[in-house]
Amino acid sequence: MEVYSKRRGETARDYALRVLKGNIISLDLMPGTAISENELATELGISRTPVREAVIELAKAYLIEIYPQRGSFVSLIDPKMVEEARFLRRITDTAVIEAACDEIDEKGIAALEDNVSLQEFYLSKGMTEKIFDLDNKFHKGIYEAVKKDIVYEIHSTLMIHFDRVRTLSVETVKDFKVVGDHRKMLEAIKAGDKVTAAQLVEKHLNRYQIDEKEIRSQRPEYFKA
Amino acid sequence: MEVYSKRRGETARDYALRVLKGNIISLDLMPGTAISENELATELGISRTPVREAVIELAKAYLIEIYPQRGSFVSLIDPKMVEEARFLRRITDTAVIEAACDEIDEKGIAALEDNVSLQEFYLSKGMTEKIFDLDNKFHKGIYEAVKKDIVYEIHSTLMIHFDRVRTLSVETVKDFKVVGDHRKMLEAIKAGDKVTAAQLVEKHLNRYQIDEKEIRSQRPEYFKA
DNA sequence: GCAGGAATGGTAGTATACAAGTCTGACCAT
DNA sequence: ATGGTCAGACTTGTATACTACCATTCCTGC
Repeated sequence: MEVYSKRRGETARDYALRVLKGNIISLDLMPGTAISENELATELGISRTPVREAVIELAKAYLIEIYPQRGSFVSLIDPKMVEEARFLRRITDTAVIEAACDEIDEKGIAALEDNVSLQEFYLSKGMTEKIFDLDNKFHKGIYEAVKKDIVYEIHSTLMIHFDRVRTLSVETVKDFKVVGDHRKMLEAIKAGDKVTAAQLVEKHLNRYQIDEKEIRSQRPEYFKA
Repeated sequence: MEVYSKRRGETARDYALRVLKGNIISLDLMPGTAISENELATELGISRTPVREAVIELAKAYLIEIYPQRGSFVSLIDPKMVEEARFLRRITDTAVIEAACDEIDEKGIAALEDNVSLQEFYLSKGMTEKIFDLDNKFHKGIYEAVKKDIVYEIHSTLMIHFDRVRTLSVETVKDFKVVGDHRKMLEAIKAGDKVTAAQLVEKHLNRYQIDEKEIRSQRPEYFKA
């Protein structure tokens, strides 16, 4: 596991949470790995209490499974969870992008424009490792533009189920059509074209569904059933 | 605050969580009330640790606001939060009821039928206090029928923002048109009529929007801005 | 009477100690 | 060789102690 350094002013709990989330998404903590609260506390140089609080939060999002008196483990990739996350993401992304077509302002457009341009830049330079973060921020930007930032926040932890598949996806498929998707979405928003925007969301999310089957055959030990 | 008794086998943390949630929904813990972790621990006969874990979970859902070294307070009713919760509920309820129109099975229909019949019974007998729980279970039943129970679970804590307004609504408005709504929804699902089903969801949720303005004028001290 | 500062009591955040259950492996009896 | 059992080293759950910080209050000095 990769241990980041603690930021100034960051509480011990937020620190533990940041490290856990990051390593689960990146698969440095592979699905199925045992998580020892004591061991993790020692590694991070903090006590068990804040570590435990972070573990509980991730367990609430089904990213860690806690078996009392036995142990805690990073959840295996559960196709049902991924499917529910994808379902949720599809319907909220669709509703939000449609709202954006109606009510986005200049500032919101400018923020998205900057983001997509940067993605295109990194893609052209082959610095594809930068794109993952920008991808998330692009979608977050749409939510913020229509004042639904709490909805994004509430869903973000759950979407890690999705992110893990995406991590495997970029590892194995090396497919960056997503950048083109983002550009088209932005153009649809600017044009106020709800129908096209909604279709793009659908298509965008389907990319990962296709990948999943391929990944599953390559890494069956990461999957639940 | 009403202190329920601890169930056998229930962990101290779940116990604290159940008591807090229940009292926040029922408004026995009024918006703005100070929550002392120490005091609550004493009242429940458990230690601060599980109480604190419960408080943190509710803070994640914006139901409690924690000010470090100063205190924790039950959140005031925030119109933006209520609006985001309503938005989320509208789009997910709509998507789920449309899915139910296509894929619900006999067992799912039977469960909903039992629920609605019971609502109608209690309504006819004037036992309206029973309806609140049945209302929740009706909607949960639809999610389960289309295998989206995690989505329901993830949203349930956030929907307490909504539930508080509903609690005030039944206190002040005494309007049980919702039972009729549920009957109509069920009939639409049985008929596989997506368009009608979606319209009913919209209408159903709008009831609370109308109430909110009335409630707000009666209890301004519960509201944020 | 009033302004300022120190003492006081309270809070959440963190650390540590203890309780209760589970698994493993050694060891002994059959 | 096999099966049972018991000790010990884990685990999470809970309790308690301590720390740093904030707000109020009350006393002091003017």
